[in-house]
Amino acid sequence: MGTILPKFDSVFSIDCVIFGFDEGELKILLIERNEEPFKNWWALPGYIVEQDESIDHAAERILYELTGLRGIYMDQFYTFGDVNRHPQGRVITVAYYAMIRLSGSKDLKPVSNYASKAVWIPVNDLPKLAFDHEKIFSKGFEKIRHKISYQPIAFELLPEKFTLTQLQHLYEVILNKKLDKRNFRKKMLNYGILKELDEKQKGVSYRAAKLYKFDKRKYAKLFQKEITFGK
Amino acid sequence: MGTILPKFDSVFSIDCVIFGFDEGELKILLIERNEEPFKNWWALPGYIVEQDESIDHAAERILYELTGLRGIYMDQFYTFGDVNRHPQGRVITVAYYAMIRLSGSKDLKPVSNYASKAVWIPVNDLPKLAFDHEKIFSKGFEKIRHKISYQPIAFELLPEKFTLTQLQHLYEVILNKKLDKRNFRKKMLNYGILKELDEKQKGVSYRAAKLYKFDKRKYAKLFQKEITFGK
DNA sequence: ATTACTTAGTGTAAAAAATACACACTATAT
DNA sequence: ATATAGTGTGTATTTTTTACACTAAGTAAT
Repeated sequence: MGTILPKFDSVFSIDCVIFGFDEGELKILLIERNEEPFKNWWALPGYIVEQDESIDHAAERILYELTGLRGIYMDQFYTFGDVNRHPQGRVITVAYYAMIRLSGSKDLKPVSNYASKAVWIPVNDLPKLAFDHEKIFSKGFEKIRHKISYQPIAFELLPEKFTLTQLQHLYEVILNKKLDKRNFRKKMLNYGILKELDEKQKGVSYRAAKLYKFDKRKYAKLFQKEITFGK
Repeated sequence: MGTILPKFDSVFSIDCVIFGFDEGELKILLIERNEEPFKNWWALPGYIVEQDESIDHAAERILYELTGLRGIYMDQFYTFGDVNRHPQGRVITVAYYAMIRLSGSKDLKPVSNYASKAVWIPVNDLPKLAFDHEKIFSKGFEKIRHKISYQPIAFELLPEKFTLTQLQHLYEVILNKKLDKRNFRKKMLNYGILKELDEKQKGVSYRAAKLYKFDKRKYAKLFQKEITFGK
């Protein structure tokens, strides 16, 4: 940071905690910054909000530029506004989390070059982050951990068709605790928001499991039937 | 709004949904604006964030200027950033809720004069509000309704010493549903976060009820023992 | 002192939900 | 044919939630 940097006044920015579930691990997308300040540091994807775009739109745009994906599940979770959180001026940042289906494919197509690279990193293995991004990540992680216990957001991270074991693993990883297989299945199937398919897992060297889909319609009908998990 | 107004660039502001519980009703504090835009409209208390103060600080300051109170329970809940939410320019507002013990006294001492008046109004009887403040209020109300079911925030609205019936009424008002008296008491006392006092209600023309206090210590010990109410 | 009034305070039984727990089945690979 | 690895299933126990109604205590009026 040896160079002299321009000062600026108030700016809004967006930072995103983008979750993905891959190879049994919960990961987030980090970028390596190629600009001062914090050049070469890892950071959450984020950028300035334009004059004529809403913050929700800015969040979607940033996600798109980085992954080439649209229509992703995103939710605003907190706004960070300490005076000195940015060394160059007053930047208040609105944080969003997003959930992406990695589904093995993993082939994101960044549409911008504002970062030298973007990499999926397991949440249990994060490097030091720029600015107050560690704080932002922690709060975001806490939020989804809380939310997963009463809203069906886990499905956003799984492929469209998944096995109950995959679903259980995901819950276990996010809640950071073991769950009982029989009880998990009983409960999950009881909500009536899963649709059993006539299809089985493929390419495994053991008995293939049944595949399920999240049934949005049924869920919408039950509407605010909140889900309870993790106690 | 007939006058021509100055334009400005990006600004952060804070808006507060300040809850109070009085005479069995849940109320919020509204101000009547005495400046354009929306002159003479009712609005949530709010103001611009200064260059050198954090957003949390700004929220506390605004609350202080309006009520003369400090150290009040406040929590940030959402940030509103639509492009045209403010007619004069781009204003992104961070919304907080606060909870105030009205305790009969009700004698707030406004320290500023930025509003022509400030009045407590029952949440079921709100007038039209300026800007997108109705949306902000709704989201804030939704948040405390959700939060009250797993965190002991209700106590912030009651006098230090309260009866179980008062506590139950407050839950009923916020959750907008009747609760069973015996079950409510059983559950509430079971958490072990209430301290029974050697004191009784005074000045009532019927059998006086026992007074209780919220026991912060015990709660802190149980730490994240979350509370469940309203199902 | 009696009475009427109003709210406080209490227990139990039934239903529902959560938990703990273990083994046989099935597909594949060798 | 055998080993391997994960799938899929049921029951008994405990805990939590729900439904429900009367007596006790204090005040006010007569």
